[in-house]
Amino acid sequence: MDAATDACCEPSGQPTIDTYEAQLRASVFKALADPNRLRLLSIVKGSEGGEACVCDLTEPLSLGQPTVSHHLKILVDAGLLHREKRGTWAYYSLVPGAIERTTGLLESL
Amino acid sequence: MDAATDACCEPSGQPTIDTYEAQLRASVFKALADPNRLRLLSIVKGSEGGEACVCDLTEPLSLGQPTVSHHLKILVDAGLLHREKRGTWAYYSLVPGAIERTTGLLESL
DNA sequence: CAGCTATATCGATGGTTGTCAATGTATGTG
DNA sequence: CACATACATTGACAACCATCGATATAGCTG
Repeated sequence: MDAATDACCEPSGQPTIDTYEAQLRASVFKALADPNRLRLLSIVKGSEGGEACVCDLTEPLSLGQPTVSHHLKILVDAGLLHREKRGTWAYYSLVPGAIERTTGLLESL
Repeated sequence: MDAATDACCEPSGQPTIDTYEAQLRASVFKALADPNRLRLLSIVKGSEGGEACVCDLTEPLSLGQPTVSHHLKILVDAGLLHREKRGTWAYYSLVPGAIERTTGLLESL
């Protein structure tokens, strides 16, 4: 055993994220890892009353309605958007505190 | 034109992210959208001196060396990690302010 | 120079994902 | 009931991605 190998591998000084926590956090960032989904969040956030229905969202994204519904479902499953059905329409809005909770996932790495 | 269609589509009250900005931001979140890369960031952040070489990282992740190098390259390209070659080893460290800059990408949606 | 070590790159492969067309479901309207 | 509208779901397909084995590169050591 020479000095070269010893110089490399030292024990870490701080606790790190375990595998399970990493999977949980990655699933949220996976929902954010698509430009169209980021635009969806942005448009919903900027809409009147803080909510928007699917018909508001298909045109600015230049995407088909099934694709937009698919992206919205991913954002809902990630806990970022809230879905409320009123009559024929489905209104999507930001989950309160979701953005702050997500930034916490980064700062506490 | 009846009232039902009017009730749906109203103009947005706030400016939103354009397509280009969405792509830029999504590329950063794409780098974060993998559990092993999150653990890499966590381990590097928690290492002595704030830096770690590849040989420190392959074992805790249970991944092959080429795979770890691949993930590290993605994190460097995203502007999250800094790479410094010293002798035979490559030392990776967090780019100062990178985490804060990334949380800003979310808060300013 | 020969050999070893740490790291990067390449090629292949199985799995995931974004998108669309088609269809299903539910709600409102005549 | 028949029809239209808003949205969700399904199936298919091309593009992308995480991983590995093999190989290449670069620095150190004898």
